[in-house]
Amino acid sequence: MSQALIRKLQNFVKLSATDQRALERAGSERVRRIGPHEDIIREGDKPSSVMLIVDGWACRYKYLEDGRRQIVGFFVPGDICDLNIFLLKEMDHSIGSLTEVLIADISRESLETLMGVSQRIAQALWWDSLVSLAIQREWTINLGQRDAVERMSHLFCEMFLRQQSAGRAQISGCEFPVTQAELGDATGLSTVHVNRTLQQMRSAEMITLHNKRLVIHDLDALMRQAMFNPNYLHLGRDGAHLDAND
Amino acid sequence: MSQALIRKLQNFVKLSATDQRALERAGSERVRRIGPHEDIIREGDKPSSVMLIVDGWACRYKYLEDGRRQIVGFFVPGDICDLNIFLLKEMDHSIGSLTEVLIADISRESLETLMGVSQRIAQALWWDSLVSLAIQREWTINLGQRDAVERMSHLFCEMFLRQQSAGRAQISGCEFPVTQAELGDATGLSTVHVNRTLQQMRSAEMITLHNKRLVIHDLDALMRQAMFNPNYLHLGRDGAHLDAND
DNA sequence: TTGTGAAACTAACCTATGTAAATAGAGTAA
DNA sequence: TTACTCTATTTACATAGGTTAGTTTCACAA
Repeated sequence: MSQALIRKLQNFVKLSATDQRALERAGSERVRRIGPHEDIIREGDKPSSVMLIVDGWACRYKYLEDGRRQIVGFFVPGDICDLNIFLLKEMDHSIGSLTEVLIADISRESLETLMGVSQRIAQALWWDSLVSLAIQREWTINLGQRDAVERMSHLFCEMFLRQQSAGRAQISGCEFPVTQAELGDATGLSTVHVNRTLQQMRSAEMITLHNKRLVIHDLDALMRQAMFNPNYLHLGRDGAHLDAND
Repeated sequence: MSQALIRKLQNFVKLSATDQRALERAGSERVRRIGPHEDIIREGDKPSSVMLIVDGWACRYKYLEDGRRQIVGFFVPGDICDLNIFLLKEMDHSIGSLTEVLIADISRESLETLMGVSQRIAQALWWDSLVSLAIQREWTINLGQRDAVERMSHLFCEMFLRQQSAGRAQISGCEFPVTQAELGDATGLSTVHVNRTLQQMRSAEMITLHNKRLVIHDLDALMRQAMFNPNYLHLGRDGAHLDAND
Protein backbone atom coordinates (compact mmCIF):
# COMPACT_ATOMS: atom_id res chain seq x y z
CA MET A 1 0.00 0.00 0.00
CA SER A 2 2.55 2.59 1.04
CA GLN A 3 5.37 0.79 -0.73
CA ALA A 4 6.23 3.96 -2.65
CA LEU A 5 6.72 5.93 0.56
CA ILE A 6 8.84 3.20 2.08
CA ARG A 7 10.95 2.93 -1.07
CA LYS A 8 11.44 6.65 -1.07
CA LEU A 9 12.37 6.93 2.58
CA GLN A 10 14.91 4.15 2.15
CA ASN A 11 16.87 6.60 0.05
CA PHE A 12 17.58 8.31 3.31
CA VAL A 13 17.95 5.48 5.78
CA LYS A 14 17.40 1.77 5.92
CA LEU A 15 14.14 0.98 7.65
CA SER A 16 13.69 -2.11 9.78
CA ALA A 17 10.85 -4.55 9.22
CA THR A 18 9.10 -3.04 12.24
CA ASP A 19 9.47 0.44 10.83
CA GLN A 20 8.05 -0.71 7.54
CA ARG A 21 5.10 -2.39 9.16
CA ALA A 22 4.34 0.76 11.14
CA LEU A 23 4.41 2.81 7.95
CA GLU A 24 2.19 0.36 6.18
CA ARG A 25 -0.30 0.41 8.99
CA ALA A 26 -0.43 4.20 9.07
CA GLY A 27 -0.83 4.30 5.32
CA SER A 28 -3.79 1.99 5.17
CA GLU A 29 -5.96 3.14 8.05
CA ARG A 30 -8.23 5.54 6.27
CA VAL A 31 -7.92 5.44 2.53
CA ARG A 32 -10.21 7.34 0.20
CA ARG A 33 -10.61 7.43 -3.53
CA ILE A 34 -10.82 10.72 -5.40
CA GLY A 35 -11.90 11.09 -9.00
CA PRO A 36 -9.69 12.81 -11.55
CA HIS A 37 -9.67 16.62 -11.55
CA GLU A 38 -11.31 17.08 -8.19
CA ASP A 39 -10.22 19.26 -5.32
CA ILE A 40 -8.89 17.27 -2.40
CA ILE A 41 -8.61 20.22 -0.07
CA ARG A 42 -9.31 23.81 -0.90
CA GLU A 43 -7.79 27.15 0.05
CA GLY A 44 -9.53 28.30 3.21
CA ASP A 45 -10.31 24.81 4.47
CA LYS A 46 -9.02 23.71 7.84
CA PRO A 47 -6.44 20.96 7.38
CA SER A 48 -7.26 18.07 9.64
CA SER A 49 -4.89 15.30 8.72
CA VAL A 50 -1.66 14.61 6.94
CA MET A 51 -2.26 13.07 3.54
CA LEU A 52 -0.23 10.39 1.84
CA ILE A 53 -0.66 9.81 -1.87
CA VAL A 54 -0.98 6.08 -2.31
CA ASP A 55 -1.77 6.10 -5.99
CA GLY A 56 -2.28 8.62 -8.78
CA TRP A 57 -1.08 12.16 -9.34
CA ALA A 58 -2.22 15.37 -7.67
CA CYS A 59 -0.96 18.93 -7.50
CA ARG A 60 -0.78 21.90 -5.21
CA TYR A 61 -2.00 25.08 -6.80
CA LYS A 62 -3.20 28.55 -6.08
CA TYR A 63 -5.29 31.01 -8.06
CA LEU A 64 -4.58 34.71 -8.24
CA GLU A 65 -7.61 36.95 -7.85
CA ASP A 66 -7.84 37.43 -11.58
CA GLY A 67 -7.98 33.74 -12.39
CA ARG A 68 -4.41 32.98 -13.32
CA ARG A 69 -3.37 29.71 -11.78
CA GLN A 70 0.03 28.47 -10.69
CA ILE A 71 0.70 24.85 -9.93
CA VAL A 72 3.45 24.92 -7.31
CA GLY A 73 4.14 21.22 -7.09
CA PHE A 74 3.12 17.75 -8.13
CA PHE A 75 2.30 14.87 -5.83
CA VAL A 76 3.14 11.36 -6.95
CA PRO A 77 2.68 8.07 -5.07
CA GLY A 78 4.69 8.09 -1.88
CA ASP A 79 4.40 11.84 -1.36
CA ILE A 80 3.18 13.28 1.90
CA CYS A 81 1.80 16.74 2.41
CA ASP A 82 3.31 18.93 5.11
CA LEU A 83 3.87 17.01 8.33
CA ASN A 84 2.69 19.66 10.74
CA ILE A 85 -0.09 20.96 8.59
CA PHE A 86 -2.71 20.79 11.37
CA LEU A 87 -0.93 23.62 13.17
CA LEU A 88 -2.42 25.98 10.63
CA LYS A 89 -5.88 27.45 10.90
CA GLU A 90 -6.51 27.26 7.20
CA MET A 91 -5.03 26.22 3.90
CA ASP A 92 -3.40 29.01 1.94
CA HIS A 93 -3.62 26.99 -1.28
CA SER A 94 -5.51 24.05 -2.72
CA ILE A 95 -4.63 20.49 -3.59
CA GLY A 96 -6.36 18.86 -6.51
CA SER A 97 -6.18 15.51 -8.23
CA LEU A 98 -4.93 15.15 -11.77
CA THR A 99 -5.78 11.48 -12.22
CA GLU A 100 -7.87 9.28 -10.03
CA VAL A 101 -6.10 9.26 -6.69
CA LEU A 102 -5.93 7.08 -3.61
CA ILE A 103 -5.25 9.04 -0.47
CA ALA A 104 -4.40 7.77 2.98
CA ASP A 105 -5.34 10.22 5.72
CA ILE A 106 -3.02 10.06 8.66
CA SER A 107 -4.45 11.59 11.80
CA ARG A 108 -2.41 13.62 14.19
CA GLU A 109 -2.44 10.74 16.63
CA SER A 110 -1.36 8.13 14.09
CA LEU A 111 1.42 10.44 13.00
CA GLU A 112 2.63 10.85 16.55
CA THR A 113 2.50 7.10 17.07
CA LEU A 114 4.36 6.60 13.83
CA MET A 115 7.11 9.02 14.74
CA GLY A 116 7.32 7.44 18.14
CA VAL A 117 7.93 3.95 16.75
CA SER A 118 11.52 4.70 15.92
CA GLN A 119 13.88 7.62 15.64
CA ARG A 120 14.60 6.43 12.15
CA ILE A 121 11.04 6.86 10.96
CA ALA A 122 10.79 10.27 12.53
CA GLN A 123 14.02 11.36 10.94
CA ALA A 124 13.14 9.86 7.60
CA LEU A 125 9.91 11.84 7.61
CA TRP A 126 11.72 15.05 8.55
CA TRP A 127 14.24 14.32 5.82
CA ASP A 128 11.37 13.96 3.38
CA SER A 129 9.95 17.31 4.40
CA LEU A 130 13.35 18.96 3.93
CA VAL A 131 13.49 17.48 0.46
CA SER A 132 10.03 18.86 -0.31
CA LEU A 133 11.23 22.26 0.71
CA ALA A 134 14.29 21.92 -1.50
CA ILE A 135 12.02 20.93 -4.37
CA GLN A 136 9.95 24.04 -3.83
CA ARG A 137 13.10 26.17 -3.93
CA GLU A 138 14.13 24.47 -7.12
CA TRP A 139 10.80 25.32 -8.70
CA THR A 140 11.42 28.93 -7.77
CA ILE A 141 14.77 28.78 -9.50
CA ASN A 142 13.25 27.03 -12.48
CA LEU A 143 10.66 29.74 -13.01
CA GLY A 144 13.03 32.56 -12.27
CA GLN A 145 15.98 31.63 -14.43
CA ARG A 146 15.28 29.00 -17.02
CA ASP A 147 13.78 29.47 -20.46
CA ALA A 148 10.96 27.31 -21.77
CA VAL A 149 12.99 24.33 -22.99
CA GLU A 150 15.22 24.26 -19.94
CA ARG A 151 12.24 24.63 -17.66
CA MET A 152 10.29 21.75 -19.10
CA SER A 153 13.41 19.61 -19.30
CA HIS A 154 14.07 20.29 -15.65
CA LEU A 155 10.55 19.36 -14.68
CA PHE A 156 10.78 16.11 -16.64
CA CYS A 157 14.07 15.21 -14.98
CA GLU A 158 12.66 15.90 -11.57
CA MET A 159 9.47 13.93 -11.99
CA PHE A 160 11.34 11.04 -13.51
CA LEU A 161 13.86 10.85 -10.68
CA ARG A 162 11.23 11.32 -8.01
CA GLN A 163 9.18 8.48 -9.39
CA GLN A 164 12.27 6.38 -9.81
CA SER A 165 13.25 6.93 -6.18
CA ALA A 166 9.85 5.57 -5.21
CA GLY A 167 10.23 2.56 -7.48
CA ARG A 168 7.75 3.94 -9.98
CA ALA A 169 9.76 4.46 -13.15
CA GLN A 170 11.07 2.29 -15.94
CA ILE A 171 14.41 2.72 -17.72
CA SER A 172 12.72 4.33 -20.67
CA GLY A 173 10.61 6.82 -18.78
CA CYS A 174 7.67 7.12 -16.46
CA GLU A 175 4.03 8.06 -16.12
CA PHE A 176 3.24 11.67 -16.75
CA PRO A 177 -0.53 12.17 -16.69
CA VAL A 178 -0.50 15.93 -17.14
CA THR A 179 -2.20 17.88 -19.93
CA GLN A 180 -0.41 20.64 -21.78
CA ALA A 181 -2.61 23.22 -20.08
CA GLU A 182 -1.60 21.87 -16.68
CA LEU A 183 2.02 21.82 -17.78
CA GLY A 184 1.58 25.48 -18.62
CA ASP A 185 0.20 26.24 -15.16
CA ALA A 186 3.17 24.47 -13.62
CA THR A 187 5.85 26.12 -15.74
CA GLY A 188 4.33 29.58 -16.02
CA LEU A 189 4.05 29.24 -19.80
CA SER A 190 1.03 29.56 -22.08
CA THR A 191 -0.44 26.36 -23.52
CA VAL A 192 0.57 27.51 -26.96
CA HIS A 193 4.15 27.82 -25.89
CA VAL A 194 4.08 24.52 -24.04
CA ASN A 195 2.96 22.93 -27.25
CA ARG A 196 5.69 24.62 -29.30
CA THR A 197 8.29 23.64 -26.75
CA LEU A 198 7.20 20.01 -26.58
CA GLN A 199 7.39 19.75 -30.34
CA GLN A 200 10.82 21.25 -30.33
CA MET A 201 11.99 18.77 -27.72
CA ARG A 202 10.36 15.93 -29.58
CA SER A 203 12.00 16.81 -32.86
CA ALA A 204 15.34 17.19 -31.08
CA GLU A 205 14.67 13.62 -29.96
CA MET A 206 15.01 14.46 -26.30
CA ILE A 207 11.65 13.24 -25.06
CA THR A 208 8.24 12.11 -26.18
CA LEU A 209 5.15 12.88 -24.16
CA HIS A 210 2.23 10.89 -25.34
CA ASN A 211 -0.65 8.98 -23.82
CA LYS A 212 0.14 10.18 -20.32
CA ARG A 213 3.60 8.70 -20.63
CA LEU A 214 6.94 10.42 -20.68
CA VAL A 215 9.63 8.68 -22.69
CA ILE A 216 13.13 10.01 -22.15
CA HIS A 217 15.44 9.16 -25.00
CA ASP A 218 18.65 10.33 -23.40
CA LEU A 219 18.52 11.20 -19.74
CA ASP A 220 22.04 12.59 -19.58
CA ALA A 221 21.39 14.90 -22.48
CA LEU A 222 18.12 16.02 -20.93
CA MET A 223 19.84 16.74 -17.64
CA ARG A 224 22.54 18.74 -19.38
CA GLN A 225 19.95 20.67 -21.35
CA ALA A 226 18.12 21.54 -18.14
CA MET A 227 21.27 22.19 -16.14
CA PHE A 228 19.70 19.69 -13.81
CA ASN A 229 21.68 19.05 -10.65
CA PRO A 230 20.04 16.27 -8.65
CA ASN A 231 21.68 17.33 -5.40
CA TYR A 232 18.47 18.95 -4.14
CA LEU A 233 16.69 15.62 -4.11
CA HIS A 234 19.21 14.33 -1.56
CA LEU A 235 18.98 10.79 -2.82
CA GLY A 236 22.29 9.54 -1.46
CA ARG A 237 21.37 7.79 1.82
CA ASP A 238 22.17 10.90 3.85
CA GLY A 239 21.19 9.14 7.03
CA ALA A 240 23.37 6.07 6.58
CA HIS A 241 24.83 6.61 10.01
CA LEU A 242 21.37 5.95 11.40
CA ASP A 243 21.31 2.39 10.02
CA ALA A 244 20.93 0.94 13.44
CA ASN A 245 20.02 -2.60 14.31
CA ASP A 246 16.35 -3.39 14.32
CA MET B 1 18.86 39.60 21.24
CA SER B 2 16.27 37.32 19.68
CA GLN B 3 13.45 39.77 20.28
CA ALA B 4 12.54 39.65 16.61
CA LEU B 5 12.08 35.87 16.71
CA ILE B 6 9.99 36.08 19.86
CA ARG B 7 7.83 38.84 18.41
CA LYS B 8 7.32 36.82 15.29
CA LEU B 9 6.45 33.58 17.07
CA GLN B 10 3.93 35.44 19.20
CA ASN B 11 1.92 35.84 16.02
CA PHE B 12 1.23 32.17 16.40
CA VAL B 13 0.93 31.66 20.12
CA LYS B 14 1.53 33.60 23.29
CA LEU B 15 4.82 32.59 24.85
CA SER B 16 5.34 32.52 28.59
CA ALA B 17 8.19 34.33 30.30
CA THR B 18 9.97 31.00 30.65
CA ASP B 19 9.54 30.26 26.97
CA GLN B 20 10.92 33.66 26.11
CA ARG B 21 13.92 33.25 28.36
CA ALA B 22 14.70 29.87 26.78
CA LEU B 23 14.55 31.41 23.31
CA GLU B 24 16.76 34.27 24.37
CA ARG B 25 19.30 31.91 25.83
CA ALA B 26 19.39 29.75 22.70
CA GLY B 27 19.72 32.85 20.55
CA SER B 28 22.70 34.27 22.35
CA GLU B 29 24.90 31.27 22.94
CA ARG B 30 27.14 31.44 19.91
CA VAL B 31 26.75 34.65 17.97
CA ARG B 32 28.99 35.57 15.09
CA ARG B 33 29.31 38.66 12.97
CA ILE B 34 29.48 38.42 9.18
CA GLY B 35 30.52 41.24 6.89
CA PRO B 36 28.25 42.41 4.08
CA HIS B 37 28.20 40.33 0.89
CA GLU B 38 29.89 37.27 2.31
CA ASP B 39 28.82 33.67 2.07
CA ILE B 40 27.59 32.30 5.35
CA ILE B 41 27.31 28.73 4.16
CA ARG B 42 27.96 27.47 0.69
CA GLU B 43 26.40 24.83 -1.56
CA GLY B 44 28.19 21.56 -0.82
CA ASP B 45 29.02 22.43 2.79
CA LYS B 46 27.80 20.20 5.58
CA PRO B 47 25.23 22.09 7.63
CA SER B 48 26.12 21.78 11.29
CA SER B 49 23.73 24.04 13.14
CA VAL B 50 20.49 25.87 12.79
CA MET B 51 21.05 29.56 12.22
CA LEU B 52 19.01 32.42 13.57
CA ILE B 53 19.40 35.85 12.02
CA VAL B 54 19.73 38.26 14.90
CA ASP B 55 20.47 41.35 12.86
CA GLY B 56 20.92 42.32 9.23
CA TRP B 57 19.69 40.83 5.97
CA ALA B 58 20.82 37.68 4.18
CA CYS B 59 19.54 35.60 1.31
CA ARG B 60 19.36 32.04 0.07
CA TYR B 61 20.53 31.66 -3.47
CA LYS B 62 21.73 29.15 -6.00
CA TYR B 63 23.77 29.48 -9.16
CA LEU B 64 23.03 27.59 -12.34
CA GLU B 65 26.03 26.07 -14.07
CA ASP B 66 26.22 28.94 -16.52
CA GLY B 67 26.38 31.64 -13.88
CA ARG B 68 22.77 32.78 -13.68
CA ARG B 69 21.78 33.28 -10.08
CA GLN B 70 18.43 33.02 -8.40
CA ILE B 71 17.80 34.37 -4.94
CA VAL B 72 15.09 32.12 -3.54
CA GLY B 73 14.43 33.94 -0.31
CA PHE B 74 15.46 36.72 2.01
CA PHE B 75 16.34 36.37 5.67
CA VAL B 76 15.51 39.23 8.01
CA PRO B 77 16.03 39.46 11.77
CA GLY B 78 14.05 36.77 13.54
CA ASP B 79 14.32 34.29 10.68
CA ILE B 80 15.58 30.79 11.24
CA CYS B 81 16.94 28.47 8.61
CA ASP B 82 15.46 25.00 8.26
CA LEU B 83 14.97 23.34 11.64
CA ASN B 84 16.16 19.89 10.71
CA ILE B 85 18.90 21.00 8.40
CA PHE B 86 21.55 18.78 10.03
CA LEU B 87 19.78 15.71 8.67
CA LEU B 88 21.21 16.55 5.28
CA LYS B 89 24.67 15.57 4.16
CA GLU B 90 25.27 18.76 2.28
CA MET B 91 23.74 22.09 1.38
CA ASP B 92 22.04 22.19 -2.01
CA HIS B 93 22.23 26.00 -2.08
CA SER B 94 24.11 28.83 -0.44
CA ILE B 95 23.25 31.49 2.08
CA GLY B 96 24.96 34.85 1.83
CA SER B 97 24.78 38.12 3.70
CA LEU B 98 23.46 41.26 2.07
CA THR B 99 24.33 43.65 4.89
CA GLU B 100 26.49 43.05 7.91
CA VAL B 101 24.75 40.25 9.75
CA LEU B 102 24.67 38.86 13.27
CA ILE B 103 23.99 35.14 13.37
CA ALA B 104 23.22 32.94 16.32
CA ASP B 105 24.19 29.33 15.76
CA ILE B 106 21.92 26.92 17.53
CA SER B 107 23.39 23.47 17.95
CA ARG B 108 21.37 20.35 17.61
CA GLU B 109 21.46 19.88 21.35
CA SER B 110 20.34 23.43 22.14
CA LEU B 111 17.55 23.04 19.67
CA GLU B 112 16.40 19.84 21.29
CA THR B 113 16.55 21.46 24.71
CA LEU B 114 14.62 24.42 23.38
CA MET B 115 11.89 22.31 21.89
CA GLY B 116 11.76 20.31 25.10
CA VAL B 117 11.14 23.41 27.25
CA SER B 118 7.52 23.64 26.22
CA GLN B 119 5.14 22.27 23.66
CA ARG B 120 4.38 25.84 22.75
CA ILE B 121 7.93 26.63 21.71
CA ALA B 122 8.16 23.45 19.69
CA GLN B 123 4.89 24.15 17.96
CA ALA B 124 5.74 27.78 17.37
CA LEU B 125 8.95 26.72 15.68
CA TRP B 126 7.12 24.15 13.55
CA TRP B 127 4.59 26.81 12.70
CA ASP B 128 7.42 29.08 11.62
CA SER B 129 8.82 26.41 9.34
CA LEU B 130 5.40 25.87 7.74
CA VAL B 131 5.22 29.59 7.09
CA SER B 132 8.66 29.51 5.46
CA LEU B 133 7.44 26.77 3.19
CA ALA B 134 4.36 28.80 2.32
CA ILE B 135 6.59 31.76 1.54
CA GLN B 136 8.62 29.62 -0.80
CA ARG B 137 5.47 28.50 -2.59
CA GLU B 138 4.39 32.11 -2.90
CA TRP B 139 7.71 32.99 -4.53
CA THR B 140 7.08 30.23 -7.02
CA ILE B 141 3.69 31.74 -7.80
CA ASN B 142 5.19 35.19 -7.98
CA LEU B 143 7.76 34.18 -10.58
CA GLY B 144 5.37 32.00 -12.50
CA GLN B 145 2.40 34.30 -12.85
CA ARG B 146 3.07 37.92 -12.07
CA ASP B 147 4.51 40.55 -14.38
CA ALA B 148 7.33 42.85 -13.33
CA VAL B 149 5.31 45.47 -11.47
CA GLU B 150 3.14 42.93 -9.70
CA ARG B 151 6.14 40.85 -8.83
CA MET B 152 8.08 43.65 -7.22
CA SER B 153 4.97 44.95 -5.49
CA HIS B 154 4.37 41.52 -4.06
CA LEU B 155 7.92 41.25 -2.80
CA PHE B 156 7.67 44.65 -1.15
CA CYS B 157 4.41 43.74 0.57
CA GLU B 158 5.87 40.51 1.82
CA MET B 159 9.07 41.97 3.20
CA PHE B 160 7.19 44.82 4.81
CA LEU B 161 4.72 42.52 6.57
CA ARG B 162 7.39 40.05 7.59
CA GLN B 163 9.44 42.78 9.18
CA GLN B 164 6.36 44.25 10.75
CA SER B 165 5.44 40.92 12.29
CA ALA B 166 8.87 40.87 13.92
CA GLY B 167 8.48 44.41 15.19
CA ARG B 168 10.92 45.75 12.64
CA ALA B 169 8.86 48.11 10.48
CA GLN B 170 7.53 51.63 10.79
CA ILE B 171 4.14 52.88 9.54
CA SER B 172 5.77 54.48 6.55
CA GLY B 173 7.86 51.53 5.46
CA CYS B 174 10.85 49.48 6.43
CA GLU B 175 14.47 48.69 5.79
CA PHE B 176 15.25 47.25 2.41
CA PRO B 177 19.00 46.97 1.97
CA VAL B 178 18.96 45.28 -1.41
CA THR B 179 20.59 46.56 -4.59
CA GLN B 180 18.75 46.59 -7.88
CA ALA B 181 20.96 43.79 -9.17
CA GLU B 182 20.00 41.66 -6.16
CA LEU B 183 16.36 42.57 -6.67
CA GLY B 184 16.78 41.28 -10.20
CA ASP B 185 18.21 37.99 -8.96
CA ALA B 186 15.26 37.64 -6.59
CA THR B 187 12.57 38.49 -9.11
CA GLY B 188 14.04 36.85 -12.17
CA LEU B 189 14.28 40.20 -13.97
CA SER B 190 17.27 41.95 -15.50
CA THR B 191 18.72 44.92 -13.62
CA VAL B 192 17.66 47.15 -16.45
CA HIS B 193 14.10 46.08 -16.08
CA VAL B 194 14.20 46.31 -12.31
CA ASN B 195 15.27 49.88 -12.75
CA ARG B 196 12.52 50.64 -15.26
CA THR B 197 9.96 49.02 -13.01
CA LEU B 198 11.05 50.88 -9.89
CA GLN B 199 10.79 54.16 -11.73
CA GLN B 200 7.37 53.30 -12.94
CA MET B 201 6.26 52.46 -9.40
CA ARG B 202 7.86 55.58 -8.07
CA SER B 203 6.17 57.83 -10.59
CA ALA B 204 2.86 56.09 -9.89
CA GLU B 205 3.58 57.13 -6.28
CA MET B 206 3.29 53.59 -4.98
CA ILE B 207 6.68 53.27 -3.31
CA THR B 208 10.08 54.85 -3.02
CA LEU B 209 13.18 52.76 -2.61
CA HIS B 210 16.12 54.89 -1.62
CA ASN B 211 19.03 54.70 0.75
CA LYS B 212 18.30 51.09 1.65
CA ARG B 213 14.83 52.11 2.78
CA LEU B 214 11.47 51.19 1.37
CA VAL B 215 8.77 53.81 1.76
CA ILE B 216 5.27 52.59 0.99
CA HIS B 217 2.93 55.42 0.18
CA ASP B 218 -0.27 53.42 0.12
CA LEU B 219 -0.07 49.87 1.38
CA ASP B 220 -3.61 48.95 0.36
CA ALA B 221 -3.04 50.12 -3.18
CA LEU B 222 0.26 48.25 -3.30
CA MET B 223 -1.41 45.07 -2.11
CA ARG B 224 -4.15 45.42 -4.68
CA GLN B 225 -1.62 46.04 -7.41
CA ALA B 226 0.27 42.88 -6.40
CA MET B 227 -2.86 40.84 -5.81
CA PHE B 228 -1.24 40.25 -2.46
CA ASN B 229 -3.17 37.95 -0.18
CA PRO B 230 -1.47 37.83 3.22
CA ASN B 231 -3.05 34.51 4.15
CA TYR B 232 0.15 32.60 3.42
CA LEU B 233 1.97 34.41 6.21
CA HIS B 234 -0.50 32.95 8.70
CA LEU B 235 -0.26 35.95 10.98
CA GLY B 236 -3.53 35.45 12.82
CA ARG B 237 -2.57 33.68 16.07
CA ASP B 238 -3.34 30.27 14.61
CA GLY B 239 -2.30 28.59 17.81
CA ALA B 240 -4.47 30.63 20.15
CA HIS B 241 -5.90 27.43 21.57
CA LEU B 242 -2.44 26.66 22.85
CA ASP B 243 -2.36 29.79 25.04
CA ALA B 244 -1.93 27.78 28.15
CA ASN B 245 -0.98 29.06 31.53
CA ASP B 246 2.70 29.50 32.21
C1' DT C 1 39.28 67.92 -2.64
C1' DT C 2 39.88 64.65 -5.60
C1' DG C 3 39.66 59.92 -7.02
C1' DT C 4 37.54 55.47 -7.16
C1' DG C 5 34.27 51.82 -7.47
C1' DA C 6 29.76 50.50 -6.86
C1' DA C 7 25.20 51.43 -7.77
C1' DA C 8 21.74 53.70 -10.45
C1' DC C 9 20.09 55.00 -14.67
C1' DT C 10 19.54 55.50 -20.16
C1' DA C 11 18.96 54.37 -24.96
C1' DA C 12 18.53 51.45 -28.97
C1' DC C 13 17.52 47.39 -30.45
C1' DC C 14 16.11 42.39 -30.24
C1' DT C 15 13.60 38.03 -29.08
C1' DA C 16 11.17 34.78 -26.30
C1' DT C 17 6.87 34.18 -25.15
C1' DG C 18 1.97 35.69 -24.96
C1' DT C 19 -2.74 36.34 -27.14
C1' DA C 20 -6.57 35.37 -29.97
C1' DA C 21 -8.93 32.63 -32.72
C1' DA C 22 -9.51 28.84 -35.30
C1' DT C 23 -8.85 23.78 -36.67
C1' DA C 24 -8.02 18.95 -35.93
C1' DG C 25 -7.95 14.66 -33.25
C1' DA C 26 -9.29 11.37 -29.74
C1' DG C 27 -12.15 9.46 -26.40
C1' DT C 28 -16.63 8.36 -24.98
C1' DA C 29 -21.82 8.42 -23.98
C1' DA C 30 -25.95 7.76 -26.34
C1' DT D 1 -22.85 6.02 -36.20
C1' DT D 2 -23.53 10.86 -34.19
C1' DA D 3 -22.54 14.25 -31.18
C1' DC D 4 -20.04 16.20 -27.64
C1' DT D 5 -16.09 17.51 -25.00
C1' DC D 6 -11.41 17.56 -23.96
C1' DT D 7 -6.86 18.03 -25.61
C1' DA D 8 -3.52 19.06 -29.02
C1' DT D 9 -2.10 21.85 -32.75
C1' DT D 10 -1.58 25.88 -35.96
C1' DT D 11 -1.17 30.66 -37.58
C1' DA D 12 -0.56 35.58 -37.30
C1' DC D 13 0.51 39.11 -34.72
C1' DA D 14 1.69 41.83 -30.35
C1' DT D 15 4.60 42.95 -26.35
C1' DA D 16 7.04 42.47 -22.02
C1' DG D 17 11.27 42.11 -20.90
C1' DG D 18 16.26 41.00 -22.28
C1' DT D 19 20.85 42.58 -24.06
C1' DT D 20 24.59 45.56 -24.91
C1' DA D 21 26.92 49.32 -24.04
C1' DG D 22 27.17 52.97 -22.33
C1' DT D 23 26.67 57.54 -18.82
C1' DT D 24 25.67 59.54 -14.37
C1' DT D 25 25.44 59.70 -9.42
C1' DC D 26 26.94 58.89 -4.98
C1' DA D 27 29.45 57.38 -0.89
C1' DC D 28 33.55 57.62 1.01
C1' DA D 29 38.67 56.85 1.43
C1' DA D 30 42.94 59.13 0.75
